[in-house]
Amino acid sequence: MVISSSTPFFNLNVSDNKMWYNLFNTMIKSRTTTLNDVAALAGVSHQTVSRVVNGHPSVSKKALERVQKAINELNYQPNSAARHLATQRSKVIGVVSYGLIHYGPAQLLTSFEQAAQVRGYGLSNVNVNDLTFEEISRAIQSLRRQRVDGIILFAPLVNIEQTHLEQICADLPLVMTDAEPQAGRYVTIIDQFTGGRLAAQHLLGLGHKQIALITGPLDWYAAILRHQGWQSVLQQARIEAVATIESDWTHAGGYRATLQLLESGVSFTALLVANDHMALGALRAMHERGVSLPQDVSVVGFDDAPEAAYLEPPLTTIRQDFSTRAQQGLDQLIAQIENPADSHQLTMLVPELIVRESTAPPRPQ
Amino acid sequence: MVISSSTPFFNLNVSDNKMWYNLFNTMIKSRTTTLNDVAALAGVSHQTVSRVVNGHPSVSKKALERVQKAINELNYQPNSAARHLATQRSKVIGVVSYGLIHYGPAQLLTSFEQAAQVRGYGLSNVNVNDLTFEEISRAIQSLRRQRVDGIILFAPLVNIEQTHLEQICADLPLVMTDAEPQAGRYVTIIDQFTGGRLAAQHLLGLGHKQIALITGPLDWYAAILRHQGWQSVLQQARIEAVATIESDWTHAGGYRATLQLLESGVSFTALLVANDHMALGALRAMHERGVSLPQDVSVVGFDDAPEAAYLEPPLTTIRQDFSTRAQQGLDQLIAQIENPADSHQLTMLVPELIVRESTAPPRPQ
DNA sequence: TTTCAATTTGTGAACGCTAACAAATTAGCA
DNA sequence: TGCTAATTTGTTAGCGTTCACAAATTGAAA
Repeated sequence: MVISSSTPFFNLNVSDNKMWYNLFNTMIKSRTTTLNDVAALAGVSHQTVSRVVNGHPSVSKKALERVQKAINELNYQPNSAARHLATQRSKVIGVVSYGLIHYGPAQLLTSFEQAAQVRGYGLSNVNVNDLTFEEISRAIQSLRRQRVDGIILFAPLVNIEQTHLEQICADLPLVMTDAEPQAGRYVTIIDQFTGGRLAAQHLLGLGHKQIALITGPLDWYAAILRHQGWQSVLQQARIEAVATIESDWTHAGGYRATLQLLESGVSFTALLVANDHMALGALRAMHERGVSLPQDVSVVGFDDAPEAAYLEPPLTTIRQDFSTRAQQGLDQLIAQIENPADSHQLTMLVPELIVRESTAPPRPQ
Repeated sequence: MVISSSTPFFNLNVSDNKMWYNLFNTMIKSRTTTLNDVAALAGVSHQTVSRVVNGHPSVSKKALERVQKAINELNYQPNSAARHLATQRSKVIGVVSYGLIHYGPAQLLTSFEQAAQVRGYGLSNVNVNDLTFEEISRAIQSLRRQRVDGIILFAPLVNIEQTHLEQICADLPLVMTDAEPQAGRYVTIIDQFTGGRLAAQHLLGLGHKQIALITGPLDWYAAILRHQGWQSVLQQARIEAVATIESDWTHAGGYRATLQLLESGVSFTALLVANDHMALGALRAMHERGVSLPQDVSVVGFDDAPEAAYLEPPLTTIRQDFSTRAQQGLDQLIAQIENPADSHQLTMLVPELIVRESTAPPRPQ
């Protein structure tokens, strides 16, 4: 038996257009067509061609047409290195990232990549392995060496002198996305605090009173803010968390933390976990120990990773929109690059609660 | 109660070194120190400085020392754009990627990034959204425009005229990692076929005879090869798969495929799934339908994604080493770039079977 | 010494583009 | 038509490197 889903197969009709011919032409024959080649063909000066390429207004209609024709004919592509050298602008944005193994950061990086591409910028990423001031400075320096036009820092920066980092960046535009939300240039674009609140409110709404917490590493602002969000709701309801464990974002970490929790003998009817990976580990630990979900314990995660809907049971979680987050961060940075005097206001993105089957009212005592 | 794991907190002693001072100095004061600045300070010509920077042999000891001192003093950093312009080499490698939402490709990209950084190359990534010749050509063209020194193609290329792509790349060095393994320049570095065999052999060894298959999208070579690996083992044992479903690598796809399988009424005692994401969806579907694992059905995945060990039950899977794969691919490409006449031999990496709890002998009828 | 080769250094011209200014053209108006 | 102002074009000089060559220095052999 063969059940076959319909994946389209591609059948390219190669003969049908001249595009490939042109492509071909340029790529093979003339290793580099320059402004001058175009100028010669169009019968104008190279400067006029430059104007056309850069959309400068003062060029006559006639010249414009001739140049454009020549550009197409030669399939001219401006040389970015030469441009960079002449303008002192590289059109590349540097990214300092951390923890790309985790779903959130990886997703965010991809989103930045997409967004940058659309906006005509390239992206250069340096991943740091230690969250020390030294490492991050080194990363920034390496990006400076590449002459990036601005820097996005999405390595978390708790306990790191942000002022010093700013000094190192000096005049280089900088956007931070996992830093203390603060007046001035710093930015955290998704409201992790509110996300945390949503999660906690959901549990309280279901009637839970004995709630345990598994946080992310507290040297990430994301972890701190989510935790603070939970706490603020609990405090309002005059409830204290029955336990708090700090873990490391990973499946394994969540697993270990949950075992620790179960073995400590504390009784709880609900568990707030700071991301979905750790929640997955938590589910596993509970299954192993015969805790049934959501009857015995309700679990809320964070991120809405793609697997969340397919866990056992499907996970209630908080969804954040990485793509919009990346776009906003980038727009902000580009604005700073292209108009340094710009103001930095920014709308916070509010995450969304996704209710699935891992949460239910507590079992009546 | 607060159980707190020990996350180190960072406490930077800022006052203790001059490194920061230097850093500082360059970054703020002299927006750009050039070869000439260094030359002036060292009392030599710019060319001598250039020689020192590039490790050219014929420079006297005395000059070398003076120049190096000046370089340190001014914290000189060569301008890569100028270099690029002069040498026609950008020291950037282009990557054409596809399906970065999936664990494998994302992991591979990260590994390439690390590896490139170590080797002094930058990486520029273009992600394609459609697997058409046009899209991929466009991606390659865009990388050409950025004047990359070579291209890594890890978009799958089944049904795409590879010869045409080669022509488009022309003289640009090219490495493909999800292409038909073939004589010449093509490369698939992990032996997906053998991986598939390992998985199937494991099931046969446990005594399974009724085996169903969920493949990846068959426009990926990775999917084809894994499938062929399974089939070759089954054929040797004169067993025919009871069902084959093509799916899309995702959790959701695996879930749907498995439901389809269960509803079709075919009976099977084991399921081979082409990656861990789909396997996760499969587990979910079986749980939902009351199929217990591994008693009723054994499942083997592929990739050894980090969550595999924490699924319900922990997943038997095939581990592949993305990091080494990326390093080898890159070394190969760089060799081609720096010495075009190079031979392209390559050792295939053999993946590894990881046995967990999702597989067991079939229940006696 | 002197001479010639080997070594080390310096010079000028690219690389392909843009910025700033100068020149040429066009248009506008008396 | 002539004169000025506005527009369009062209010219020249960098941007920071490397490359190819020429010049200067050194060293060794005669």
